[in-house]
Amino acid sequence: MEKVKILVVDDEVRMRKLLHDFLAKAGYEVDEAENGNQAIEMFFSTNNYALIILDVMMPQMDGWSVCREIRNFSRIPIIMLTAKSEERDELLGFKLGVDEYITKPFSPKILVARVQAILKRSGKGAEEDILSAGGILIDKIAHIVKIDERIVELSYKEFELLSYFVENEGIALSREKILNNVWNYDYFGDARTIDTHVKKLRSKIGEKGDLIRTIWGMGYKFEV
Amino acid sequence: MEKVKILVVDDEVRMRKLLHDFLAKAGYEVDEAENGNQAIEMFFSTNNYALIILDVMMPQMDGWSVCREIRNFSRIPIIMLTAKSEERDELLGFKLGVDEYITKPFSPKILVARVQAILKRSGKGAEEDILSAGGILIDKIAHIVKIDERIVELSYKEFELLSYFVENEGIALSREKILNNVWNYDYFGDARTIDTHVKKLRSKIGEKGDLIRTIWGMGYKFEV
DNA sequence: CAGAATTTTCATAAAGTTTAGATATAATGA
DNA sequence: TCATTATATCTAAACTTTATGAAAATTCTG
Repeated sequence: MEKVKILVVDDEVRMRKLLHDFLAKAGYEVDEAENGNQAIEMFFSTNNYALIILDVMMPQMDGWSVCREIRNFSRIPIIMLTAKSEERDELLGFKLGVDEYITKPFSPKILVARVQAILKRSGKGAEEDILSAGGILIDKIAHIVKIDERIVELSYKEFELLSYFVENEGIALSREKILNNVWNYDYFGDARTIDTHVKKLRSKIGEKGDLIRTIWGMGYKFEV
Repeated sequence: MEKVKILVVDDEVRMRKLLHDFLAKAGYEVDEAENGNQAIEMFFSTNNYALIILDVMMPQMDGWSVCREIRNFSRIPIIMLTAKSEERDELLGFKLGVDEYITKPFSPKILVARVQAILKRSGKGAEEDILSAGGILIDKIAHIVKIDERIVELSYKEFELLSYFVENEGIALSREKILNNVWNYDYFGDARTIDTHVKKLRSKIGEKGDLIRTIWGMGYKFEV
């Protein structure tokens, strides 16, 4: 099957690479544009993108303008990237038909989840809303984790971490990798912090805690 | 099953997109016309629309004229869009057989609710007028909320918010999402305002307030 | 237009989460 | 076995998010 193509528009190389990386890992084909004009040009010449990710804040032509321009000709899904500090003009976005906002800094996990959700809505690609493995059931919609029919209360990070484990069942994950996926990309703290989270997670999910194996000198693996 | 088709007539692209978006999300198929002539043309050539949404204020041929024209040949449900400042000629509307008015700016929730209500009346599509969950009974028609047979007085927003929660029972809702559905599209204030409404709602519905759960770092969820 | 009700904002308190650091424990290899 | 290295655990501090109350702004009503 052909890969779904996504166009990433941002003036900062780093951010483009970052997005490119994350999306490529999730199985998408990614093109980059470094400014509005280039984006529009690429959009109209290629025109088989399934989705566009657009930074609001760009020199010359900002994200809104690009969005407006594209919206004149297409209903392609658009995700806007906004910095936390930026005024987030929802009204404008709505009028322009923005499908989703993502606030920087974001975690790869969230980014990919949003993209998948939108593409699913528009009939392309699919992603399960309910994960399940080894008697652990994760309902992303209700934001609930159940073990043998009993609800387990998890914090936000714990929930993200557990779902990351379950999504990668049977795969050994380095702390590095976990950090790079579950934490926001601007986190530069200690990788040891994962140990603490794993510990809490293990204790909260009781005997199922054993499913999160320690791989000595390497990281962790969730395995049934 | 085939989707129900709606024709949206407005001279402003943005407003068309906005309506298109909201209605598409609610599962309708939407066509757009940017002026009266085009609308009439589309109506007569396609002629399988279930409903027409018509902006009153349009250059050249205004909404009333379009309405009159269409009414000569069809009893198709018509919703008129009026700006708040505009004179809303109820009498004229009555004579022309306008089914409903929606004042701009509106909330997605209201828009969809009105459309559904009309289509239901004319036998297409269905939507419950009475919601009920966990001992909370919401009568949308009477605009009344009852808890254990006792009527609870809620303000407009509180009512809308509660019904949105109940309609989405068991689903975790971000503030973002709530704002985008319950508030008018021109609201771009603080998402924290939801906290205040939730607080009031909780206190007004007494012990049932516990059914509105806080999901830390995420939003709220109504759950029985 | 005045008064009432509602909605929104703001400041602060309260609650909950995440992280760093210290120490204990366990695994590994010579 | 011992030295070394990595992980587990615990605690408290730092940080975020949410709850709350009250004031300000807005909208509704008569």
